Amino acid sequence: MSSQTNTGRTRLSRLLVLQAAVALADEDGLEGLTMRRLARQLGVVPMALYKHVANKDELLDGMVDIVFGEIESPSIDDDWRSAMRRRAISARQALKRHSWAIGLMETRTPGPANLQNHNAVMGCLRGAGFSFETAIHAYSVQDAYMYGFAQQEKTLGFQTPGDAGEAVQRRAQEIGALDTYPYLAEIATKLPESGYENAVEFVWGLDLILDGLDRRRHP
Amino acid sequence: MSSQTNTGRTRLSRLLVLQAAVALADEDGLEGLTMRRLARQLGVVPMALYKHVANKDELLDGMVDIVFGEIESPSIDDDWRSAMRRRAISARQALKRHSWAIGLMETRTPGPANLQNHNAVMGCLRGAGFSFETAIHAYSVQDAYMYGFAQQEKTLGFQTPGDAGEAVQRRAQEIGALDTYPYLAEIATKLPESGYENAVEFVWGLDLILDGLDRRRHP
DNA sequence: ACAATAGGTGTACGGCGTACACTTGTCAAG
DNA sequence: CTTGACAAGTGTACGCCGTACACCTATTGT
Repeated sequence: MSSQTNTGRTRLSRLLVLQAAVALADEDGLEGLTMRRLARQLGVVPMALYKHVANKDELLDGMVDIVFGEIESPSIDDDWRSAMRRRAISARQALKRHSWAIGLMETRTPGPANLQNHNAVMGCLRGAGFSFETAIHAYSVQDAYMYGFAQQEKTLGFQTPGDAGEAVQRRAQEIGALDTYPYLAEIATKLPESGYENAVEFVWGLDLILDGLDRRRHP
Repeated sequence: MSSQTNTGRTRLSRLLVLQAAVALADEDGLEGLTMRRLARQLGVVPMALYKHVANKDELLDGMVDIVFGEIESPSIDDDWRSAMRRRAISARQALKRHSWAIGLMETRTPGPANLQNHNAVMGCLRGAGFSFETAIHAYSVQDAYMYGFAQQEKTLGFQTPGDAGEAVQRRAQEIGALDTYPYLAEIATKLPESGYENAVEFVWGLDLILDGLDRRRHP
C-alpha cells in the first residue's frame, strides 16, 4: 500500500532530466525543446524541472557535456595520428546523432567530459612530440574543421547529393541566376552523379589536415 | 511643402529594416534582436515590420545575406591561392564584425550574395585547374575551417590569451580537476605568455590547408 | 512518531512572434 | 483639384515561452 502512494513514476533526477532533454532535442531539434514540453514528456509539471537544473541554460550545458562524453578520447600510447583521426571521426558521429548540439559545443561553459577530452587531446599531441605552440595550433585547426564540417553537414547533409543538386538549382532559379552563375550550374548538374558522400568528404579534409600537421610536427 | 507631410521619419523599406536589424544584432547579439525592440529602434510599431519582411526567419535570411555581401569574392584572374586566402581572411573579419551571424551563415536559405560568392569561389578553383571533385573537396575544407574557426573565436576570442588561460584555470578548479588534468594546467600557465593571437592562429591553419590543397591540385 | 527537508504543484508575470482588422498617408488618373 | 485605390503603419489579442514565488506532500534520519 505504501508502494501505492508512489505516483507510478520513478523520481526525477538531474541525469534523468538531462537524458530526456537530449532525447527530445534529438527528435524535435533545439527549438522543439522547451521546459514545458520536456516536463510533459517526463509526466511532471514544468516547475518540477527547476529542482534539478537551475535554468534552461544550465540544462543546455548539461546536455552538451553528455555529447562530449560520447566523443572518443585519444589514448596516450596510441599513435598520435590515428588517435586524432579516430577522435575526429567519433566527434563527427556524435554531432550527427545530436545535431542540435552543433552550435553549442563550443559556446557553453565547459563541463567535466569536455575538460577531460581537451586534456586527453593535448596530452596526445604533446606526447607525440609537438611543441606547446604547435600543439595549440594543431588543436585549433582540427577542432575548427570538425565543428565547421558538422555545421555544414547539418544544413546540407540530411539530403542525398541528388537532392542537394536539385536544391541548389531550384534556389538559384528562384533568383533567376543559374545562367549568370555557371559554376553553380555545374554543381547542380555534376554533384548528383559524382557519388558525393559526407563521410568520405570529411576524411578527405581530415587527412589533408593531419598530413599538414605531420609535416609541421618537428621544427 | 509636400515634403513636410512626411512624419519626419523617412519611410521604412526592406533594406532599412535589414540594416537596422544588423546594427541591433551587432550591438546586443542575436538574443537581443526581437521584432519588438527592432521596431522601437525604428520608431515604429512592431507589426509595421511585417510589411517589409514576411517573418523573423526571413529577416534573418536577409541579414545573413548582408554579411555574405561583405565577404570578398575571389576574382578569376587572380592567383587561386592568394584569392582564396584573401577571401577566407575577409570572411573571418566579416564574421568578427557580425558574430551573431556565425551559426546562421550555413543554415539559412541562401540569398543572392551567397550564391554569387559560391559561384565565384568555384569558378576560381576550376579556373586554377582543380578537377570538379577536387574543387568540391577544396571548397568544403576551406569553408568548414573558416566557419569552425569563427565559431571558436566567438567563444574564446573576445578575451586576451591571459584571460583565456585564467578562465580555463578557474573553470577547471571549480570542477576540481586541474591536478588530474595536467595538460589543461599547461595551457592555463603557458598560453598567456605565448603571444597567442587569433589572427595569426587563423592563418596558420589556413596556410596549412592551402598547402595541402596545392599538393592535391593535380592528379 | 515526528520534524526536517527534498521533490512536486499551481498560479502568475512579462516578453516573445505574429494573425487580423483598422486607419492613415501617398500618388496616379480623371 | 478631387478622388479613390493601394501601400504603409497601427492596435488589439492570442498562445507560447522561461521562471519567480508560495504552497503542498512524500521520504527520511532521529
